[in-house]
Amino acid sequence: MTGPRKRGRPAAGSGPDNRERILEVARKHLAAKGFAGSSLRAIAREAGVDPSLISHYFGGKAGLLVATMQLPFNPLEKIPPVLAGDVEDLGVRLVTTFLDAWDPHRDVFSALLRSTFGSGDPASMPAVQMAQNVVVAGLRGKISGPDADLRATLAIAQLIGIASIRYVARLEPVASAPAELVARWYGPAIQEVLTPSADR
Amino acid sequence: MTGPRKRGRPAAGSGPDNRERILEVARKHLAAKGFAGSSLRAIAREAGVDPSLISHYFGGKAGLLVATMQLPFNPLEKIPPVLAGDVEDLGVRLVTTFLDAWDPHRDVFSALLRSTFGSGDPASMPAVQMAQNVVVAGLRGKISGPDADLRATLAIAQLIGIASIRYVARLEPVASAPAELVARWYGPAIQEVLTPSADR
DNA sequence: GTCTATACCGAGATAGAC
DNA sequence: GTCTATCTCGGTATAGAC
Repeated sequence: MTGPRKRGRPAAGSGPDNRERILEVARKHLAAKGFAGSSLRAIAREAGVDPSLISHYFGGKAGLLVATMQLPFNPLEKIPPVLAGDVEDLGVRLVTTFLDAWDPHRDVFSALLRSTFGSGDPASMPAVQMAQNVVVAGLRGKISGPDADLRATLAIAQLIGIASIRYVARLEPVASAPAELVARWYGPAIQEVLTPSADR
Repeated sequence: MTGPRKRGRPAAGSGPDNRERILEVARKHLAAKGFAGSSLRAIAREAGVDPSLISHYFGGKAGLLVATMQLPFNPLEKIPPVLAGDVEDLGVRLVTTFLDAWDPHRDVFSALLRSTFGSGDPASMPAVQMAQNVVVAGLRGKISGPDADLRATLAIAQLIGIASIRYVARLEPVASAPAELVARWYGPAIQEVLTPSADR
């Protein structure tokens, strides 16, 4: 009851850095509590703004999620170079690139994965569809042998796997191990489904 | 507007198979739309009962989720036999047992995974903690070499991976491929992190 | 014990006043 | 740009009918 509102950061006049502060708080909430677990009202309270302002800016809760996921790079651009290289070490290159790209943005990835898994129709999860259409299609062209498409999809499963453990569940020691160390062990495992070491 | 309520299955007198019907509908909703995406009221409507009845029976939405996850077997009992066998083919045994156990209950697993990932604190996800404490601990005793605990956790990541693709996202062809086929390709990949084929 | 009716509170979306 | 109603929906607790 000391002041009407405004908390934590009254400085900088009345400057409209509200938008950025909202995004900061939202990123934190979404990564920590998932999409469903996060409340517009709670985010607004912590950011020191009115709940409706968020809807005003981003067009609702879903829009806030999208705005939160703005990245300094385009995930899709990372794919072709990885596929271009030698097939022998495609596995390590996949994990390495994946981790290098997402490690600095684990909150974003966590929020994305948790949101797609949290609710809605499995068939229409954007992240998964992207994986299906782009990555699997690209991988299938690179590998040969029986059940190529099955094996390509299994490689995706492995990527979703580390992401779940490293970014969402944050199980140690995987969560804080250096990306290079993880790739050294995990890469060969992915390689095994892409280019099996023995006939089956 | 034909009758006051009661739809789809008016038969069997007024018997109190309501409890079972609620669970059926709930399983379907939870698997298809996740925990947050499912609504008690919608489930009640489809089951032809009053929303409060669900809370009355199961003590709320969370209780309904728990009741939904009753299984004809205890997941923990499956672990020791798998670990007991030969280390050489631990990988295939892991996937095979995992898929054989959960394939008949993919709706349950989907609901469980989606619920734990959907909201709440990552650190306190029961399913993940179970994986951490029981499986990782067991695996670590079986394998040797550097980074044993890291590699054990990576094996868990792989299991979460297929479960996500096969049960939640339901990507083809992994979703409907026979478990035996999946295990044939995926098992060796898990084996690679447990007992690497080369020094690293 | 089984079930319904009602009311309460929090949440997101929207319209409109200042 | 900011804030105040207000609407609707969803989960929950309570009372009480059968």
